Amino acid sequence: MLPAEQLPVLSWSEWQPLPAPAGPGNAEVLAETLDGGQAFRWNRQPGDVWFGVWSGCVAEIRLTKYGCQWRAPAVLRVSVSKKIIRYLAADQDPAAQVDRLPWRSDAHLARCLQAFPGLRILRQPFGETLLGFLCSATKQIVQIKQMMALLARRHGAEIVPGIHRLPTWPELALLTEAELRACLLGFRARYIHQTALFLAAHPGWLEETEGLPYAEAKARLCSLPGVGEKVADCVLLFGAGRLEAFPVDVWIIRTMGLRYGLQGWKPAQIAHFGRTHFGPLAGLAQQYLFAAERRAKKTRI
DNA sequence: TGACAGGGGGTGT
DNA sequence: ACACCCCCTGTC
Repeated sequence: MLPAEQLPVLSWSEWQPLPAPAGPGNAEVLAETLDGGQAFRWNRQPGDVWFGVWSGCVAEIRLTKYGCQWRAPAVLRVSVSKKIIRYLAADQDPAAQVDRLPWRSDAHLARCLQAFPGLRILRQPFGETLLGFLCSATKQIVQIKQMMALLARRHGAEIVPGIHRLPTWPELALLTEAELRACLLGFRARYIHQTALFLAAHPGWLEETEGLPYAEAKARLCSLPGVGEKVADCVLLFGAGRLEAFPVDVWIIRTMGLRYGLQGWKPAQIAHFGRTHFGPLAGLAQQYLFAAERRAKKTRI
């Protein structure tokens, strides 16, 4: 990612309040929302300002004592203002959703909800979310962000001077596997290349998938090379607003083992337990458990 | 400051 | 169960 001082000077709009029912309660929650594994194109600038890019949008976000604020490059102000609410799921009422989780009968969940007030699930562009999580296998956030940054800089259209969007799937289909490998993708390059060719051969397939019921959408995603259950659930949760999706990764396996006594359970068993125990908003619960477990690991608890 | 293991938010066979 | 691919991180 380009350091701020190397970015061409941009003319920014004024800071605008984000009309959110209940925004991130503190800086850590904002960081966890934007840079906690849902999205891979947000970077912290000096002064706790977050700089991010999604589809054709560029924005900065900060937390003040008056609440969450955003601004965009002046030329993008109108288009970003129309899209940022949906992207940040600020049109949802997270407090009401959280209240529907079984925290009354689950003390650990209650602690996690309290520990990250205002944490929310983003509503990212579907195609970009698929790309990001196709890159995520056995990679940590910082490495995935490097891949995304390289893909954007080398193969994505320039939105404003010096800032590029990610390549779209039709654009990815024009790249060779070698060009993808050069973006640090490793064995993931083949998955992305083959997925791009498939999508190019099936126009509308991705858009149709986004609109299907959860189970059908997940099955279709899982038919793509490099997409298994975990990746499919992440794409549906973070890129399609399907809060029933319950991605089971090593962090959730760890949490369910440590906090719920499910040591030795297989991922499919944990997925079943999670859907049953947490209900139709299991994915929201998952994000709180995930954030809490990452914090626990950082502080060696 | 630099080399060297070790391991990594998963999928496919 | 293990390969896939190779970058990051911690450590010496």
